[in-house]
Amino acid sequence: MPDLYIHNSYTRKKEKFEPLTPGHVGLYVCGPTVSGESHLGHARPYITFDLVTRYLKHIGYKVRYVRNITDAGHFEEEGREAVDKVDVKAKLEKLEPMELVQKYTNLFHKGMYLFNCEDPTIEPTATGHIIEQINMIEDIIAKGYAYEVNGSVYFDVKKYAQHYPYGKLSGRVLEDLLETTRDLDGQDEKRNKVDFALWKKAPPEHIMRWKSPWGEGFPGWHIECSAMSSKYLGETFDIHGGGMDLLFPHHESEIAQSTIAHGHPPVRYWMHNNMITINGKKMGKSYNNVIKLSELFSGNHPMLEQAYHPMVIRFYILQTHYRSTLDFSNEALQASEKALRRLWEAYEVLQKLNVGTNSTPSDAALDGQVRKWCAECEEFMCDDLNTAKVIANLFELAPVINGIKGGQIKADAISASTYQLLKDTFKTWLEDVLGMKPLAVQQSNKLDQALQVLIDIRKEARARKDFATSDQVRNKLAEAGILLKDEKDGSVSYTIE
RNA sequence: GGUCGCGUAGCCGAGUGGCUAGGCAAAGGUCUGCAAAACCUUCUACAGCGGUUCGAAUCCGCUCGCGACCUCCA
Repeated sequence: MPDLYIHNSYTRKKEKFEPLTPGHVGLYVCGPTVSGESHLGHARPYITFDLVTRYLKHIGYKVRYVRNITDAGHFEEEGREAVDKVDVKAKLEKLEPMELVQKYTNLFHKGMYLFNCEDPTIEPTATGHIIEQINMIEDIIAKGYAYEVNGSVYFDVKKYAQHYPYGKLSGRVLEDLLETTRDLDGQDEKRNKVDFALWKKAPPEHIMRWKSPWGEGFPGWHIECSAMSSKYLGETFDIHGGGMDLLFPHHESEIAQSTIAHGHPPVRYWMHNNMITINGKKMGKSYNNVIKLSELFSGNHPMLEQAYHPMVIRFYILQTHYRSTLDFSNEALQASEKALRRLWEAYEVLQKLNVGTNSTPSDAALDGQVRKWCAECEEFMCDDLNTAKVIANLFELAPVINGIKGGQIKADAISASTYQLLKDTFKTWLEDVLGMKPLAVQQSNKLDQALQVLIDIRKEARARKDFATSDQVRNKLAEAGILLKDEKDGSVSYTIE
């Protein structure tokens, strides 16, 4: 097992990863709030941490990957805000939170499937863990770090900060936070404005509510992750991931809650992915600049010049290091699409390549270079998951593959074992770890046979030098999105867009 | 205002103090009936100004510009 180094947001340093339990990794990632449809920005953490689990598994770990569904809170159907939720009499006219949650959970899962993100091993819901959350809050109250006011419970941050390094994760200083002048809901109930809610009393119009020792209400914003991560991964676990925007207050609060409840910090390695920006600004609801996943896949959005395949989005995200911002543009996405096509075609060529069984390469320099490029992929991933460099190396290898096929490079230039290494490298990195899949749909046998008929007709026309007919076949097919390619050896291949 | 981060060739994006990723686009060439693809070649950048150093895009300082968080936020 190679040594993996990851950037720990808590220490702001690259650290060697060592799991609590040898051979096993506990990973918790903040999942979606299913009150609306996921957008491009949401895709980044899920693709990033899919990569993390894939890589951990690749190097031999058994991973328990917990990603929650936040389905509790103040939910409203989009465009339905105006409806008076209390006065509507008919049952079916009323906003039913579960219906909303179901709808967006399904959409989220569909998106994850299209992105080829593997399922988390446990996907707990906040509503399914109300008891655990209440228990944890009671525990924190009992330990003297939370107080109840008027049916709500708040965490006493000021007291916590006297004994623990509050703000270390997000680089926050308590005094600065106390100075911030901002009026928030429930401010007057709190002892200090920095205190955060563990439990909120539900106002009459609030549609989601549960009984608790403090009356009817709903859990605070941060407690679910603490309750569920400790339940499934233990009081201390290996990796906690999420977007950088969750550093404060979400993750900072998680640390505080868990530290009091369990007597020690919950997480050994914090990992945060950077944001996706659009025109330099973070993509987010509050900026009114989101592109939803369904819009991305359909191209149905004023900012989109075309539809983008989920694999193109995935590739585009992985072409950048996860801790850098990534700026959206049609140009960038189109470049990714072409790049991925090229790489994937090289991979397909590689699998059909006819190479000799020579044990010694005729071009030792090239053979050595290929072996180096292949071997480096592992080093790059070990260094804080540098997918950009892995992809760059695959692009270095592509001309070698295409060159052998095209005859510019002799078939025996690399040894049989190097050829096998090349195949393994593409399979391992492009498919297994980066999680790429072909863009083209699988063709049916019948379509293939039909195309062969057309290809034969064209072939015969070309043989008679009847180029008008041959070009007509090719051009008409091209119009339909089927591209014919005359190969060097006289065969004809096709790609379907 | 506070905290943190960023500024790399036409565009997107890696990056170690010296060996000048990669992709897309562009130009030229090889191949081809013509295409397309592929292959080869070319385009040598690091916001500005100082400093440290034999040597800095990479370290330090200042200036300018941008962003994130401080409020739900991936």
